[in-house]
Amino acid sequence: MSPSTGPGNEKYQRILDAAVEVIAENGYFNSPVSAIAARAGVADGTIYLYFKSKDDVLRTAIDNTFGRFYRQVEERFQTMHGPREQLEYIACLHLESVSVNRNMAILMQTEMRQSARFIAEFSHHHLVRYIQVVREVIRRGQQQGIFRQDVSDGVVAHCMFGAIDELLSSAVFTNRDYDAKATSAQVIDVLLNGIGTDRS
Amino acid sequence: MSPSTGPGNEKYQRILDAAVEVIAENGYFNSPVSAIAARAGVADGTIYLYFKSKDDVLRTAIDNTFGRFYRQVEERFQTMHGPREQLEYIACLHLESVSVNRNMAILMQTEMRQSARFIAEFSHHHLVRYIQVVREVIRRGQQQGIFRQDVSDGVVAHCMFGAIDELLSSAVFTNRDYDAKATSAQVIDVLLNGIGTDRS
DNA sequence: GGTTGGCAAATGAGCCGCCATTCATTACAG
DNA sequence: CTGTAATGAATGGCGGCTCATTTGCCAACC
Repeated sequence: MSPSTGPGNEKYQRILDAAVEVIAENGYFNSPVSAIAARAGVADGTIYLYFKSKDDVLRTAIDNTFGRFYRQVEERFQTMHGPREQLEYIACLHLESVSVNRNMAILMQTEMRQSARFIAEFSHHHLVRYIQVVREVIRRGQQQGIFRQDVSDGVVAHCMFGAIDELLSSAVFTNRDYDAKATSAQVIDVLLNGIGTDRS
Repeated sequence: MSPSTGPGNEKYQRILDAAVEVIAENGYFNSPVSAIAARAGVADGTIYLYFKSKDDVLRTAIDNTFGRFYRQVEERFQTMHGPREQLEYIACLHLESVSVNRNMAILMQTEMRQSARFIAEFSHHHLVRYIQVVREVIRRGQQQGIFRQDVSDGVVAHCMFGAIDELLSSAVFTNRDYDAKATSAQVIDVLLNGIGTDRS
């Protein structure tokens, strides 16, 4: 029913995986389609049977990853309602992404922010959604009196995202690994309790 | 004395500024040397009288900016010794960079993380230095009993950098402006006091 | 079973445009 | 006149994408 060159197809997946690998290693602009094709074990032209363009391959890979992420978050939020726990879950999921698929994590950290118009535009939308989810959790926490109400939910959401994103970058660029659960606990601890020893 | 094509020269500066502008608009890989030359009002070939290569232009621009940043930090640290104040100063300087030179800020957020080997390698070194400075401040604060000692200085330094970096990105990508002093105060407030209403 | 025709999938050489860099030439100052 | 700075057309290589061709498969028919 679905076209044989669609998402179900085995080569379709092979090409996506190969693209993530190659681009993680060399960057988007230094990854000729021919290199991706070679890694996937297909001919250059074959890629264009499955995808519209080189852009399209990268876009699809990123969309899929974000799709999975948000699906997991939504599912877990069904049964986990505490704002603190929800933040910790998001942080943990985010930090775990390195071990789930290191190449994809590299790609996210290195290519997604890039100003190539097509990448920036569509990936911005994913980030906005992330921030929105976190903001809502924080607002709920503020309403419940669990979180301070005198700081902007937006600023806090960006701080949390940025902090985690940076820890991830550093792990990716230095090739070091860490314990996602422990690190996310620490981040959330700092975010909730701060590092000061007195309350001003 | 210094070669007439060196840093003192007026065209040298024009080319650097033009490069920052053009690359901020289109990204490094979508900015032909010819476009930079046109913006600077010189011929394509002229750029190669002042710089070794296209890479070299970008590298120089970034190095200069970081150089200025660290010089300011070092100078201010001569007379400002409180860990809290020092963190706030760094945060503020960092956040102010958008208003000092918006194009340069865009370039930093979009190109510096990129995996093009030459960019990643030399910019990584600048980031490492930033983190080191912050870590030292935090360690001093811990020794003085101003900061908690049960959280890793490294994790906290990355959190702070990441939080600020993300606020900057968001300002840059959404074209919104903010009050650097107020925002940095808020970030440092959250970092020191957290957002929780009870101490666990 | 063997032959054939037809179709979808896959191939990869080649086209074409782009762009970093060079260098023979020109402009200009002193 | 001479040396230095500037020029910009030309070169060479690269790489995204196309498309004429091949491959592999299956059903129909002898």
